[in-house]
Amino acid sequence: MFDPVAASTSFPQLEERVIEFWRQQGIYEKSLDRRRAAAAPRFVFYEGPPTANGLPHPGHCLTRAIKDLFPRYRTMRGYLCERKAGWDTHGLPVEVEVCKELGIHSKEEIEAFGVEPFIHRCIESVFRYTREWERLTERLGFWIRMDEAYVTYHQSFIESVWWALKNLFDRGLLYQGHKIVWWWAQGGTALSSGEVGQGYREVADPSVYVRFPLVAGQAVQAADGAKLKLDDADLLVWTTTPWTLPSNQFAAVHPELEYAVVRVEGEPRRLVVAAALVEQLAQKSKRELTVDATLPGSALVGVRYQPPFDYYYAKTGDQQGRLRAGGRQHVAWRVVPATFVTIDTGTGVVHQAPAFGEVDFQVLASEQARFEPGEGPELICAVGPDGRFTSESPDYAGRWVKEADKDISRALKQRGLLLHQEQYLHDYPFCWRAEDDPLIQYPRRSWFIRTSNFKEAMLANNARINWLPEHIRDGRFGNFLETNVDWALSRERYWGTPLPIWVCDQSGRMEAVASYAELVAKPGLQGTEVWEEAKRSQPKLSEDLKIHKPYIDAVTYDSPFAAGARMRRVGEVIDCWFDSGAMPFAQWGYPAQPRSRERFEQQFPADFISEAIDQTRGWFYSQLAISTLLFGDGEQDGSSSADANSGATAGLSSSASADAAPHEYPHPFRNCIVLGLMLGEDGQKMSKSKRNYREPAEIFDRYGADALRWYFFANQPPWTSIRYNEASIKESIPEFLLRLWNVYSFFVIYANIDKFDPAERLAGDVADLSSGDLARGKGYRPARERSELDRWMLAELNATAAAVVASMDAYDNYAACQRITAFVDALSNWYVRQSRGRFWAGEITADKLDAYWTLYECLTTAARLVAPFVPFLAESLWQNLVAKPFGQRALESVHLADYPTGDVGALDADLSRRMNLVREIVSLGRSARMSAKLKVRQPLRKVEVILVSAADQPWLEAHAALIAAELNVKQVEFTREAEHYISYTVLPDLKRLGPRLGKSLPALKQALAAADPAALLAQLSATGRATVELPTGPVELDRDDLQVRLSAKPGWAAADGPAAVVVLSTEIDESLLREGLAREVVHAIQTRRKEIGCEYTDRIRISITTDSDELRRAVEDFRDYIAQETLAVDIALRPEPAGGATELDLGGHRAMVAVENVRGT
RNA sequence: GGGCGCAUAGCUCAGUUGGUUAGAGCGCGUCCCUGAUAAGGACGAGGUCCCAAGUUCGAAUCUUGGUGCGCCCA
Repeated sequence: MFDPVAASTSFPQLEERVIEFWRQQGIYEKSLDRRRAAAAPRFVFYEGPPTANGLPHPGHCLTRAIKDLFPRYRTMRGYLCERKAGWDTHGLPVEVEVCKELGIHSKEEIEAFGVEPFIHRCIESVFRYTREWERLTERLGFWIRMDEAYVTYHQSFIESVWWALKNLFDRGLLYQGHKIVWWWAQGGTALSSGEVGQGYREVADPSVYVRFPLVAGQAVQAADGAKLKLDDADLLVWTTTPWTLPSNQFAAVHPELEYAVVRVEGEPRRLVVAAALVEQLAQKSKRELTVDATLPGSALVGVRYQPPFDYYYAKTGDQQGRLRAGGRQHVAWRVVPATFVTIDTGTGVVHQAPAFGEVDFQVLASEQARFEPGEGPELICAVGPDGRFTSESPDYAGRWVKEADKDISRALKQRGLLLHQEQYLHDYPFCWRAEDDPLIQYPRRSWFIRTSNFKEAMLANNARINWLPEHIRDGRFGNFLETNVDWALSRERYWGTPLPIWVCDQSGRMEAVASYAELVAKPGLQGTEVWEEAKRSQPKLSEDLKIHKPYIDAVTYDSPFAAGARMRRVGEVIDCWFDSGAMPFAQWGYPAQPRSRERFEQQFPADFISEAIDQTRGWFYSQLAISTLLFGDGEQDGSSSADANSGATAGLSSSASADAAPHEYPHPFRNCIVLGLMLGEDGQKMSKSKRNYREPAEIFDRYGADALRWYFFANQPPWTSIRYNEASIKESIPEFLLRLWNVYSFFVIYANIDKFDPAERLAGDVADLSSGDLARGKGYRPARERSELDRWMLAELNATAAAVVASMDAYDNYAACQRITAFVDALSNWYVRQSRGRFWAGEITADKLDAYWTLYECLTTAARLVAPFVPFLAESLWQNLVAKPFGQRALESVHLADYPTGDVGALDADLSRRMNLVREIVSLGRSARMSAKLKVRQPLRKVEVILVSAADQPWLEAHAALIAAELNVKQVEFTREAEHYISYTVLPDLKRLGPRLGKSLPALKQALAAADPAALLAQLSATGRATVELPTGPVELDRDDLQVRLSAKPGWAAADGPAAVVVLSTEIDESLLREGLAREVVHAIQTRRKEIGCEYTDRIRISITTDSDELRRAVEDFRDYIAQETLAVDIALRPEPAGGATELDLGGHRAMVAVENVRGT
């Protein structure tokens, strides 16, 4: 016996019980053990570590649901898929959270508070929300080992990162250079892009048009080929930051734009500007400008000019360097090509001060790369970190840059270099904590990883990754790789992995350290006592803090580079994206931890990862970059390094990669589902402050995790960005979960009534109850001996499994869910519906057993099929249908089972097609009834079915009874010659004929429309061909070239579809009318049965009193039918109403009806 | 400002290499079933496939431009 199934189930409660079962029985571990025991191939999954620095919202549920789905699926498919959780714990967000708590903002305030207590608060803060995340993870059914999670602040993890960094350092791939950052000069700190983004305001800045006189004696080639002397010409340069002009190094033009040399009315010197801007410039400056000559921007490249300030020019203006390509060139103050130059505004000639703009800095970097090492331009910067001019620009020394703008403009005007000046409105960032302070872009010393040397390798690696959706590869991600610049690794912050580089305080030489053990083994070690004391006074401090700031900073040792010198750590921590990108090996503490090499090699690369699209430049990139650099097969000769005098002194092997042999691409991940972003119900980004989403915990309590999961998996491909839609979550219950549940409940009700017990009928172990196991069952007949309906259902089951497997192997959960939905619909709305009578039949016949075995097989297989998608529902079914009756003889959980893949031998395409045809005909019949206003309870004499294709007619004729029953008609007739009902239309098969006929296709359409369809069809059926005359000549068409469409002629109760027309006979005679009435009676009695609380099997006694002869006749004629349908032991027609009779309307006839339950008697 | 993506029924979303009448669910309307029953089912109405131009015999689908939205980056 199965446990009775409650009609209305609370899925959330059921899920809680399933979670408890999994937890107590260790099902997840067992699912792995089972694969381990079978030495199964691995399916490798990496968890992208969430930052547990905030509460999870529904968007996180999507990520975690997808991350669960495919590992579960692959496990059932026979792979060993270990899932190790991870937490991303370092970085600015944590610091910000702590600062909020402390009510402080700036680095100064942190220092004043004390780095040590600050770090203690950081580590406490990290796990503030982990419990919530863990709860959500378990409640959602995301199976992942959380008790062995990797944590980015753990010593073992950090040492892995150190190992990687040392590897890069020793290979000369980690160097010091400059990075242009948004700098808060007053606070002395760089701001993250997030912080900068918060502070944009519209302000008016001076906009100046400045002359840069060209060095005399230069000539270029004009557009017409003539030689053009430029002795009397100035570049006209535009900028909105006059204070950067003293630090000018280049002027940029677009090589493909047209430039003009223009004469200014009444002035001796000409101007060089973009040709397209001449007119605009004339208007602005209110001067008459005449174009003397035009030339392409490329012709200007290399032309030298005098910058407006000569602080640097005076010293190095004539300096030249050797070019890599041969020859020599002046290092600075010349025109360079740049494609970012536009003619939207300004002059088309752009002032370049590489110290104060990231784009400008890249120009400098690529210029440096053109020169032999050490001979190119140096970065010049006339401004100090405090935002004031240094003594290098004596005229303005000590002045705050923004204040100097006016004086600079004035000076330029006095010297005749200022052509025009105006105010310019634009958005400019201010400090979010001191809103009067404008930010400036400013160069900071920073550590870089030379990723740009690996651009081609990363692209090659990327090309092999299976991205879903595909466009990520060559779109967003590929483009990002194409424009790769060296990874700015260091952060001047506190809570992060310390950069493991120690520098000699005398020679400045450096070395990297790969582990704490390596560090403490250094000669002359000092400073470890700082940690030891802290630990003594606060014994609860995590050991992992030992290698964090500030403790690690205190550790120094004897320099191997200079006698008596000390090695001290550089102050920086690293970008926390490097942490997470290192997780493929750092999660095992590779290579320092015992057994880590083995673990790493087993679990690299990942077969599957998934995160949302915002990780493109985050985790997706950091993983790919680190993996390519460490485990790829090599770098190329370098494009640029940002700084020629790099700090990489070790200069060891420059081409060797990590100690392991290069891995074949792709790595570290092979398949990646890039999830779309989930928006709130209002179409806005989900945000805590807007409260535009529901807390996940509440979703689980209301609808359950399966409902949420099914909503994610079955409503759209996962990369679509979707709007959170609570109604859709709710809908997945009746739409899918409950529908399957009802079939299950139906089965259990009848199986219990009939004592159909599979465990009794099946001896021995049944494993996961595949059809092979079932075949041993008592009373189990092979499908070929069962009724057609059973064969059909089993064929659908196997076809569904095969299709689902194909989709899931291609990571297409959406298509898989559609197939599953269609299957459950067929099971519920066709198979069970058609089989009701068989289950209700009194005797246990072979046919009835077939029905049980079929439905049982469908349900148990469906449980396995849906298990990765809705693991809770699947488990509930399995527990009652399999685990309960079979006990130890079956698998204790559906999640230990193998995934059904579909038995090819069970497929039957003809049967599937034909059954669909039946369903279509029935649907057309209902439609026709609808339009004729003939309710289904009223029996009709016959329907006529006219098929478009005769191929399936014999089969359909044999199944006329099915159609008759569904449509409540006495007879189904298949009519061939039906011209009086229908008209034919003959249409060309465009897909076939399009390529053949091309332009004459419209003519063919016309000809077919004009032709007599009957004649055409006659010709076709006689000879198999038909000829149509077109203006261009005759065209011969065969059967496949033409499609016949039927449509019902008006005036008939008929409906037409693509495959058939169904025509109803609408005449209703006496006996049909009475039969209809009898069905009305049954309907009414059934309602009464329910009202008086009858059990399914209770017998009743009926008495009816009515004045209607018609009704009495109907009851008499159909007494047996009524009794059978309603389980009546007696039907009395009485002159007087019996006690408890109620007045009913039976098909328009009034009657007093009494129904008495005779259960007890 | 740049890159990438999205725009289809009232709502949430599908739409396979271009092909004839563009689909699903919800909602709405009409009805059916009542031994799966606090469910279930059928049928129907509802669409300038964002706009414009182009390619093509034929465009929701391909190209270009525009508009709106989102993400990432400036």
